[in-house]
Amino acid sequence: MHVPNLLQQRFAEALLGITEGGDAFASMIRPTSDPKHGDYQANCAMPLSKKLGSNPREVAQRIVDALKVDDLFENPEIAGPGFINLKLTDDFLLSTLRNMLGDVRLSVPRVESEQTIIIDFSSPNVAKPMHVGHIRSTVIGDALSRTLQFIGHRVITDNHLGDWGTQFGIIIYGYKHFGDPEVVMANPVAELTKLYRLVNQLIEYRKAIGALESLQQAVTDATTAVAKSQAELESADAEDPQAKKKAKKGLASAERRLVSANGTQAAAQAKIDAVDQDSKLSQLAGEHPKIDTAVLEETAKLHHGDPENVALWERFLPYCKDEINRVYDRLDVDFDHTLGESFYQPMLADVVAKLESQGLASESDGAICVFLPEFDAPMIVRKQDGAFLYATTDLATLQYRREHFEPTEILYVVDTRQSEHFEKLFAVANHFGLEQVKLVHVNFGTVLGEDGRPMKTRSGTLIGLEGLLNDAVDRAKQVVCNPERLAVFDPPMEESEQEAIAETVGIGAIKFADLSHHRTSDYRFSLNKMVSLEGRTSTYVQYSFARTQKILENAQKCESDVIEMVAEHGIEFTHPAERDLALMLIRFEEALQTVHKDYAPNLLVDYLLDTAKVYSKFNENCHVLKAETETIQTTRLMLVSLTGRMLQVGLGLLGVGVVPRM
RNA sequence: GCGCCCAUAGCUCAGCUGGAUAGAGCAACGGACUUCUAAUCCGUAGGUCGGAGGUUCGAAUCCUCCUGGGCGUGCCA
Repeated sequence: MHVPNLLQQRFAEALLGITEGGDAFASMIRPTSDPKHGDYQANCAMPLSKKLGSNPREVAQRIVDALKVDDLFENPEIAGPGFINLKLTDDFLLSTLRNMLGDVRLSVPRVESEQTIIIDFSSPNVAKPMHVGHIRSTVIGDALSRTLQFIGHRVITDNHLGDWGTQFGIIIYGYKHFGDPEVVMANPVAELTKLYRLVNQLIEYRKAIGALESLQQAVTDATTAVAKSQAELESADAEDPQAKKKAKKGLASAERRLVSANGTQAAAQAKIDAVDQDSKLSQLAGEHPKIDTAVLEETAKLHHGDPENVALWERFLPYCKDEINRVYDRLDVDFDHTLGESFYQPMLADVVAKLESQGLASESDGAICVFLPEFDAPMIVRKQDGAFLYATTDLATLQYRREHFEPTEILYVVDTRQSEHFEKLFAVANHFGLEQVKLVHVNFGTVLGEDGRPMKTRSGTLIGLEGLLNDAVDRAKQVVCNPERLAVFDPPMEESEQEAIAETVGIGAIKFADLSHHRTSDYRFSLNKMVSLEGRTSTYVQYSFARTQKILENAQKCESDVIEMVAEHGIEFTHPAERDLALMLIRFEEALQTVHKDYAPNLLVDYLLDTAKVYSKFNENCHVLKAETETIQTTRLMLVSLTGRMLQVGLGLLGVGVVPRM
C-alpha cells in the first residue's frame, strides 16, 4: 500500500479542476511531521496560491471541496498557512491490514515496469585477505539487490573480481622465492595468504625506507609551522580578538598537521622496525632489495602470456576464490556472476581499436587516451608500455553486459573516491553504444577508524574481515549465553542454538550498522557500538521479532488461524498504540520505494527501527492474551503476526536474519 | 592550482522533491520488572543546524561568498 501515490492521484484530479496544470502540484504530499496533524499532509495550497494570486487558505478550501477521499480519510482539515491535513479512517487501516494477512508480499505490489538492473558490487582483489573496507560495497550492494528484486525488478548481480592485478605478481614472486611446493599444495589457501603477506611486508619495507626522508622532512616542516603559529599567537594584539582567534585557528591547524605527519612517519618507522628486528625478515629483505620492481615484472610477464606465470595463476586462482567465498558464505551473500578482470582480458585490444576507429581515442605521449571536454585529464585506455587499465576493462565489461544481459540500468556500488573515474566512464559510454542504459555510480563514503582518520586500504595493518566477524559473533555469544538471561528460557537453550543465535546476531550487527548510515557519508567504525546490543541496532529489531513469536506461540496461533479469527470476531482499534502500529505496517511499500529512489538502504533501516519502536510501545500497552474481548484479542494478534512477518521480511531485504527467540 | 564531498546536541549519526515547535541512539540524571522476554519502556536535561549575505509566504535543505576538514586530480584499481 502506497498511500502518497494514491493521494497524489486524487489530488491531481481535484487540482485540475482548479487551474490548468494544477496537477503538477499534486506530488507535494508527505507524512506529517507531528501526529497531531494527522497522518499525511498536502502542501500544495501555498505554492498554488501564489500562482493564482489568492489567499492560500482559501485555495486550500477550494482544493478540499473538490477532493474526493471519503473512502480513505476523515474530513480534511486546513491548518496554519494552508496545510491540508489528512487522517486515515480506521476502516481503511483495518481493511488494509486484513489484505496483508496471508500475503507473502505484505501488500507490496510488483512494479509496473520491470527493469533489468545489473548490480556490480563487492569486487575485492582476490589473493589478498578481505578487510573491513570491503564491507560497505558488499553489504550495500546485497541489500539493494534483495530490495530491488523484491519490488519486482529483474536483478543481475555481478562480482567484478580483481583477479588479474599486481597481487598475483606478489603471490607468484612469493611462490618462486619463498614457497615450498609441497607445503603450499597441502594447505593452499592459508599458505598463499602467508606468501602474500610476507612479500607485501617486504615491499612496504622498501617503500617505507624510500619515503622516510621526505616523511622526516614533513615532520620538521610541521614542527616549524607549529612554532611559527605559536609565536604569532603570542604576539597577536590582545586588543584585537579577531586576530587572536585567527592565530589560534592557525595553531590548531598546524598542530593537526604535525600529529598527522608524526603518525605517518611512525607508521613507516614501525614497518621498518618490524623487519629490522626480525633476523629472518631482515635477511630476506637484504636478499631481495629490488622486490618491488621484481613483483611488477612478474605481473607483466603474466599479462604477456608467460607460460610459467600463467600456469601458476591458473593453479592459484581457485584457491584464492575459495578464500573469499568463505567470507561470502558467512555473510550470506551470493552472486549470479563472478566475471573478474581476467575474463575481459581478451577483449581489451578490440575495445581500444574500436575507440580509435571511432575517433574517440587518440595517442598522446605514447599512451592511448580518450579526451573529454568536461575533464582536464583524459581517460587513458592503454599505457605507454602497451598495458591496459581499469578504464579499458570497465569499457569491455560494459560492452559485454550490454550484449549478454541487455540491462536497462547498471549500478556500480563503489567507493565515492572513484567518482571521477565513473563520470569519465559514463561519458565515454554515451558515445559507445550505451546511451539507452542508465548508468549509476552508487557511491559510498569512507570507513573511518575510531580515531576519525580514514582507514587506508594499503596500510597492510588493517583488521581482517574474518577476524572482525569472529569478534562480533564472540561478543554476541557472551550476551546470548549470559546465565541470567538464559534462565528465562523454557525449554532451555542448547549450546547449538546459542551458537546459531550468536552468529545471526553478531553478523547482523555489523551489516545493520553499516547500512544504518547514509551511504554517501563517512562513518566511524566502532565494533563496540555495533555489537553493544543496545539502542538503534539490529538486535533491537531482532528482539522485537522474537517477542512477536513468543506471543504467537503462547497464543498457539499462526497467521492462518488469525485469518479465521478475523472472519469470526472482526477487528477494531481500542488503544492508540494499535493504530500507530497499523499505520507503520501499511507504510512498508513507501519505505521500499524510497530505498530504490535514492539507492539508500538506510531508509529501510530507519523504517524497521521505527516500526520496532512503535511495536515495543504497543507491547507495553496492549496485552494480547489478556485482551478484554475476542475482537480486541483478534486485532492484536493480527498486529503481532503482521509485525513479526514484516520485521523478518524487512531485515531479510537487508541481508540480516532473525531467530525465534533470543 | 583545479574539481568533488562534508560541517546538525557532550559523542555517534538521521533529517525524503524547501513546510508547522530540528529528531534518534549513546553518555548524564530520575522513574517502571508478582506483568505475553527489562536486549524493554516512560520522563528530565542538552542545538544560533560552521559563519555572513541572498531567494521565498516559509531555508538545516536552494544560490553566492568566507572559514575549517576530507577526497580526487596523465599512464594503480
